[in-house]
Amino acid sequence: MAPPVDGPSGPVKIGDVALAAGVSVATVSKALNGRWDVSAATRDRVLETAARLRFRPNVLAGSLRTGRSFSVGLLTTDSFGRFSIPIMLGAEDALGSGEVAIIFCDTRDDPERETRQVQALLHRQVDGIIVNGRRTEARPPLVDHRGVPVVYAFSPSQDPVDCSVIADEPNGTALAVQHLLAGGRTRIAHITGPRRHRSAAVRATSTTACLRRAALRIVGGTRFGAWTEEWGRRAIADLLRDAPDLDGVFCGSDQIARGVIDGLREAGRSVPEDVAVVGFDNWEVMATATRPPLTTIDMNIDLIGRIAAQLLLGAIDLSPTSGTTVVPARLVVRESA
Amino acid sequence: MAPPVDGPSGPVKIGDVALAAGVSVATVSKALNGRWDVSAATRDRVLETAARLRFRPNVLAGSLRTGRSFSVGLLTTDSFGRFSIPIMLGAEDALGSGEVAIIFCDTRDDPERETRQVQALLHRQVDGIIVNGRRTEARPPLVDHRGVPVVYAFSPSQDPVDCSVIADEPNGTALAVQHLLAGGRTRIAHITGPRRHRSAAVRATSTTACLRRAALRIVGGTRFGAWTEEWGRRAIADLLRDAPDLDGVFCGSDQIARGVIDGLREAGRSVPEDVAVVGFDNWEVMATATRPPLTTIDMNIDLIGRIAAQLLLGAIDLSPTSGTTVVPARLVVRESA
DNA sequence: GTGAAAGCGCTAACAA
DNA sequence: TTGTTAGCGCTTTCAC
Repeated sequence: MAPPVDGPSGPVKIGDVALAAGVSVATVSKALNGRWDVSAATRDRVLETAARLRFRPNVLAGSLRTGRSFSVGLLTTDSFGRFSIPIMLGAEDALGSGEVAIIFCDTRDDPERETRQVQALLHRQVDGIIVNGRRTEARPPLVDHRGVPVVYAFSPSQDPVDCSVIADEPNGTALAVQHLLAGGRTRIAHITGPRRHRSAAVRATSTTACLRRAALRIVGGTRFGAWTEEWGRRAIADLLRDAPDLDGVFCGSDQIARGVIDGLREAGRSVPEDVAVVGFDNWEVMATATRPPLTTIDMNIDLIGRIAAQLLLGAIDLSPTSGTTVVPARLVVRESA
Repeated sequence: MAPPVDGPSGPVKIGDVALAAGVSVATVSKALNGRWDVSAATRDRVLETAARLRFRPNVLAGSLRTGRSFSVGLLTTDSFGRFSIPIMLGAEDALGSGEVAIIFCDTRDDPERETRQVQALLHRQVDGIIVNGRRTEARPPLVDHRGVPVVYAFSPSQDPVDCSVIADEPNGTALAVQHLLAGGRTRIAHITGPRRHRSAAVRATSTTACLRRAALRIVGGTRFGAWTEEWGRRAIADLLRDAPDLDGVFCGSDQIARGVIDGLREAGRSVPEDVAVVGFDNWEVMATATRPPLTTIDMNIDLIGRIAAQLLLGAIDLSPTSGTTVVPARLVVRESA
């Protein structure tokens, strides 16, 4: 393979500028980097020449010198993009949108592939790695990352000493339940995902705790199932039979909430008049398509990405952070509650 | 900032291996790269030493030498991920999952930001750039990319000479309509997005053409509107009034199709018995949540990404491709038609 | 105030 | 078969 050409003789380098400006490469370098030990006249001439020749410094050369590549890897298991995209956008902002490059790697949930990708990133001398997954379960830490700083975003590391940034699910749950309570609801049900999913378990526990503080309990008990609309419909149908007087439902996900809302409508209950519904995720496409639009919890995933990137920059800068940072959620009020 | 450390004295380099193996750096290089001019004994010793020291070649050094960075930029306007993620996954495969790094850049739909990001990618000596958008409208070509190969994926370049890889929407439309016809439907409606969107216009035109070949016309005429469920519901309600005998609907998107299916159910028509419905996009989360699950068209976006990456590699390798490559769509049969 | 030279890690001529 | 050397583009002492 040949390098891409840029003109008659390839990309213009510092030597070309030096030649054209009639000075040495050292002087050009100084002028370009705004050092004091160049005369104003020379500096101006060099700058003007560089601009005219459209000179672009070769980042790679600097990287070789300094050992810093100004790039970080984003390693994700979320090939769907629901979580990895917001993380990436948040990180991109924190990394100065281009100053530090983000190298995207999808592990396809394959540990071997993940290991290979980590190695490839290390070969490339990335300055750091952000690890992301689509579940809130803690994941095994990266092995063999050779001292390169790592921050876990959304999916924390199993090692509590590692730097992880996660969503505050209890806080999100509290916001949801308090919103229902503030709306005067007292017979609140909870429909959520599989019992074995940490997210479902955590949100259920928090729901129970919040309600207990108001001297209430989950009407009909937590309904564990799947993260699907279909489950939402089935569960609400069951609940309406078991507890026909319920007036609020907190759902473990927006998809479940959508099923619940459809189920309620089909059962002749109006939302939010008869029953208020709150979801979880603020998955726009879902939350705005429900009838009525869904009040839900946003985990601020882009903020998680931004903070992860900031902590990573800190660690690269020799101020490593240890332990877990918890990012608060926020309530997004629409019309369902 | 300091480089990340790797051991007592930083990352192990080729010189360390040479020292430990008692040979010169050149010999190590040769052994590592499997050249013939090293004795088997030396080669084995070097390899063993390198492994023991866990030596990793510094990609940056090679890049500086060869002028190739083994990285490509992925510039996208799709901050939602619907299109950029499949493109990225396809490209990742074609690029040897790690061999060639993908640097992700989101333009946030801001042309100035885009320009800055292109410049940043060029500073980094990327070997090529993949440009992606979320619309099928042709977009202005990248300015000032300095001879670095560019491939447009999904959103083609306005310059027909540029290398673009796009979805075959007429073909997708034909698959959908033919599927409806093959199912014995003859009174077929078409509900789609805004008239000014190229996708909507193209799909509508193709639908008309396909039906004409069967001596049919679009029942009720094409209904242009929005890419939303709400529009799907409203449009089907109108159509059922204007053309109560319709027996098939081809929708311009899965979201519209979902609205249509909901509308039909609420109007007491069963899908697919009374009315068959076909969508467009194969957006899994949408297509599998409809009742019944949606038969739809998949534009093979990951394949577009893969082909774009292959063409880019070709161009980097001095075999540039000019013009537009059209990637066929495929029909995904579920239960709605 | 300016420039010559060394060096970042690696490979490819060329010499031994 | 092995080693010496130069050089990729840039910055940075250190002389001048």
